[in-house]
Amino acid sequence: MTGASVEKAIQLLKEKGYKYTDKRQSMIELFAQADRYLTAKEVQKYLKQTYPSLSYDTIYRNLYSFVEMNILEETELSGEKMFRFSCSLDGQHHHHHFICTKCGMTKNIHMCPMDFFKEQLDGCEIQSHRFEIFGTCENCLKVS
Amino acid sequence: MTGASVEKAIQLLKEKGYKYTDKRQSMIELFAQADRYLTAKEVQKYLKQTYPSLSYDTIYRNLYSFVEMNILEETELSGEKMFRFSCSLDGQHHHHHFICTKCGMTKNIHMCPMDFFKEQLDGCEIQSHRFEIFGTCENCLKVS
DNA sequence: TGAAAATTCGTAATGATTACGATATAATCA
DNA sequence: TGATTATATCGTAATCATTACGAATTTTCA
Ligand SMILES: [Mn+2]
Ligand SMILES: [Mn+2]
Ligand SMILES: [Zn+2]
Ligand SMILES: [Zn+2]
Repeated sequence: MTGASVEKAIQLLKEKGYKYTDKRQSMIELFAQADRYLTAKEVQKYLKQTYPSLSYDTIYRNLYSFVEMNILEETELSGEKMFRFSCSLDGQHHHHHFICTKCGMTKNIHMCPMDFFKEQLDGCEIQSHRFEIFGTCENCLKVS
Repeated sequence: MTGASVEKAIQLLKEKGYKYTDKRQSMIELFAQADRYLTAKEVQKYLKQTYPSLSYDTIYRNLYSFVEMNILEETELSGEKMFRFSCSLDGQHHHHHFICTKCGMTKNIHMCPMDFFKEQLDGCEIQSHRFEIFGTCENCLKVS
């Protein structure tokens, strides 16, 4: 993840009138550096080192704000919400992901299934779609 | 949902050595009749009428057993697990769903995105995939 | 009908997420 | 820079879906 996208994230924060706090900075840097899906717990485990009194309220509120303003994207896996740095901040256009269920690492899928059927859903109002492939990545395969 | 698929579900139960209890019968009938995604809470709300002392332990244990033996299929929406009668019991081949976020009703999508990219994931081991379209169905659009 | 195994009940524990009043901090401007 | 004010964070409790488990019940099969 490039430094440019961290800049873009910070710019977004300020544009929308959010305050630029040290916790928010750290969260953005964490996601930019990790470049994979993280749970709220992983975020708190990591930031607890720097901010021992960090509250879950702060973590969740910021995670959701970040999703709101498109700094993060969100998914849900076995009952837990997971977040990653938004690919669109990197200038990439709409795509989907292979997600490693062991480490959260992703690979881009350059194909959106929404481009196909269209006519099959007359009368319904489409709000969103989800396409994800789950498995084990190369690295995790080696380790196990 | 046909009566034939209820029969198939019961047959599956017995084949696998599960006991055929009145709660299991009622759950299967409920899903066959509803023909849409239901939460554990909806299941218990409905069955509570017949079995006032029905336990969540029973509901979840049976839901998971049913998924295991392919009587039900499962998805996850805004932090809640949801279950529906398995389309494959009806003899339909692999497909995906449009899901109405208001009522849980589904429409079949006759297209699997896995048929396309293939070569994009060298080295990874694919375990599963998820493709779902969310929105509001015709009926719920009328009502609102 | 009776014994063995599986199932259910009643209830408590867990774990992620959400909520909220009190306190602290960032941004703005005199 | 110092005061002001809106926003953010902390500390902690509440909520809610899900899971767990010992005791009691029911199904199955001989
Ligand atoms: Mn991507
Ligand atoms: Mn279907
Ligand atoms: Zn898409
Ligand atoms: Zn598919």
